[in-house]
Amino acid sequence: MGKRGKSNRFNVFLNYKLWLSSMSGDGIISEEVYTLLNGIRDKGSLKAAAEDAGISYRKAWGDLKQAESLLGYDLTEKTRGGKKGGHSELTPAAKKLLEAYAALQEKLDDAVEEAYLELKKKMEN
Amino acid sequence: MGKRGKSNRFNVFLNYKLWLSSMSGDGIISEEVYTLLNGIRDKGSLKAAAEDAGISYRKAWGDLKQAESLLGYDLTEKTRGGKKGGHSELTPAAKKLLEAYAALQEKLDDAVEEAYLELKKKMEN
DNA sequence: TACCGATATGTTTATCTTTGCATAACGGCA
DNA sequence: TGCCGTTATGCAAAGATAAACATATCGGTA
Repeated sequence: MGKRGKSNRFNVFLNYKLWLSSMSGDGIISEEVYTLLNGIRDKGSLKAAAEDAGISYRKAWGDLKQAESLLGYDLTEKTRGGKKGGHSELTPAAKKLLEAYAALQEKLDDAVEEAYLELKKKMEN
Repeated sequence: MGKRGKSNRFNVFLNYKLWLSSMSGDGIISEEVYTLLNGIRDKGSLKAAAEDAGISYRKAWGDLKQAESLLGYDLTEKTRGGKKGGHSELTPAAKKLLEAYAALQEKLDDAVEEAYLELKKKMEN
């Protein structure tokens, strides 16, 4: 290794979190909701989606409800009873949101990675 | 207004939060620390910086300590006693970090703004 | 019609975070 | 030397957040 060794390595990671909120900033749609929606699409059930996401059904249900109320339209269509006890599925609006959000995330992941490298470079000089 | 009115306005804001962490993700340097450092630079005191930031001195002190331990070097030089009771100031490393972080934030603010507009456009179609 | 499993929702517990309080050390200055 | 205001730090109290628990509802199916 070079003259200055590795003593000034910047061994820290840059993380970020995204969320959508009302203008007043109270109600939010976190990445968790995005995860839940993906789970519902795959499993057809909010219960299963919550388990996959590692959160309680109670919270998953509340988060989803809040997200829908914030957007002003439904993200899921849910039924109770029936053959399998009930099920949930995404509305077209939710599918659109998932797509748009995925694109956004990819773009921001790149931007953050780039910004991180620049920060690191500056800090290691 | 046009034929389709404003019924599908996407009236939600995109927010984000940044932080630096160890690889294991435990210790963190949040934007709050960045704010504290700015306050210390301006006021010369952690106490004043904490008040300006609207958090307790206890927390400010703990956060700062954690940040320093995570980075492995000091961000502040602090003295007790003396004419004004004591004071704190930034180390050169902290000044460098502040500069780098400010640039990073500006860059990411732009990226987020841009991503938000794209998301909005997609959701309003 | 009784049962099953998922949605729906209020209530209580537990966990995590932040504040608040107490106390000590420090070093100029009156 | 006693006072002041700030740093330094442990510990208890308060607040916020999530999990757990308890029911109720619903609609196929055995």
